[in-house]
Amino acid sequence: MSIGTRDLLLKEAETLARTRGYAAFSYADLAKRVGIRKASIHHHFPTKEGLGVALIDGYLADFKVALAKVLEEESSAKARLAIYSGFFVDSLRGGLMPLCAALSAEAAALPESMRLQVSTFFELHLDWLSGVVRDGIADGEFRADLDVRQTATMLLSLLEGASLVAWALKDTTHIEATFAQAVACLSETASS
Amino acid sequence: MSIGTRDLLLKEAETLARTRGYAAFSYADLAKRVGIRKASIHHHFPTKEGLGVALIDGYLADFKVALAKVLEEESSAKARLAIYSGFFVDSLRGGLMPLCAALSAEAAALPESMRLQVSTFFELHLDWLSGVVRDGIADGEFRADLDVRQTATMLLSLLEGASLVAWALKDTTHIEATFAQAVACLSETASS
DNA sequence: ACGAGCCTACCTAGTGATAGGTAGGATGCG
DNA sequence: CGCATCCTACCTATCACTAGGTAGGCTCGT
Repeated sequence: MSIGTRDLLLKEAETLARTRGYAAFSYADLAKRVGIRKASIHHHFPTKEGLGVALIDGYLADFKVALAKVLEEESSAKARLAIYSGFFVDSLRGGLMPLCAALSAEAAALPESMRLQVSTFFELHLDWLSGVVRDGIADGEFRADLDVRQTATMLLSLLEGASLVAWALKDTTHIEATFAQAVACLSETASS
Repeated sequence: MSIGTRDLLLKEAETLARTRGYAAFSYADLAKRVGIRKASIHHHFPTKEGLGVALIDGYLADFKVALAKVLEEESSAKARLAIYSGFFVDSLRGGLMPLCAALSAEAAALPESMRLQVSTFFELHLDWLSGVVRDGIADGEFRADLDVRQTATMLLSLLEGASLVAWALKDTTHIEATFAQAVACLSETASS
């Protein structure tokens, strides 16, 4: 069985969604990529919405694991954020947008269930980032006057947005430095 | 004539593209909103790609005018950036994503001509922001050690990304503060 | 008379989804 | 064991519907 058709479908659907968006890929596209007939997809995923939901579920679960691992392996806030930004940069270099950036751009046309998951995804990231920032402040790595949640929002927004811009301009060489600049700001002493 | 069907089509197409994305709105949707038949749209815009191009053209032209006006009316870099961020926040409160954020999310499925325009749009903004940052440094408003282009990229990315996240979470109350925090960073003295 | 603007009616090529069938492996039972 | 039954995974063929686009005709202001 090795990989399994279902997983293959999810994997290919993910790359399609992360390059074209959800509305702009079809069961026909997916079937061609995986090498089965269109109707056979319905055996694994009766509806496209179901496929979409499973897609985000997997993406979210993978991220949860990865984020937990970062907390485990790195104790410095700056190092944690560097690895975090690496997730975005790596997949972007592989030609993939962040899934939830792609999806939230067409949120109004998305099934309710998927919209909800996108929110959940962002909340998860904001919570994780908030934790990292909080610890960073406690350790003295970051300035004490930072609003934790606001800083987390800034970091997430910056990475999502930078992915978008870099993707459109086909230039992935400057993201890391851009993000690093923002992180550096967090550790400087306020002038006022 | 008052407004003109063509302009009405462009206006409604814009709101559709900025909520659903380009792929996920149809001539049928557009026709219903404007109150004419589907086929009549083809009189004004023979192809959807043509409509898309005209759409971005108008959006880009409007922004060009608005950005020039900001330079004219405000001389402080911080004030200029505040108004700039206001453009994003205002349209977001009106329920609209930044057009090019929505479009670049589905870039791989976009006609080449539109993809090119999206790049042009981002370049325009980066150039404008670079100018503002440069002036801000020259005036002593911002730190002298800033990389101008990199800072411009950061500001643009932050606003595009923040729009995305705020849109997905349906929470537009914190963007201004988030952006202001980033701008504040630019004027503080470096610790190292 | 002419053309801009809009219409009805239609086209082809898709869309996601369904019906019904086939091949092969697992399971249960006398 | 043999045999029936079920299940998974895929197939072909088709559904109703929508996509963007076309052809040709009506109406109205100039």
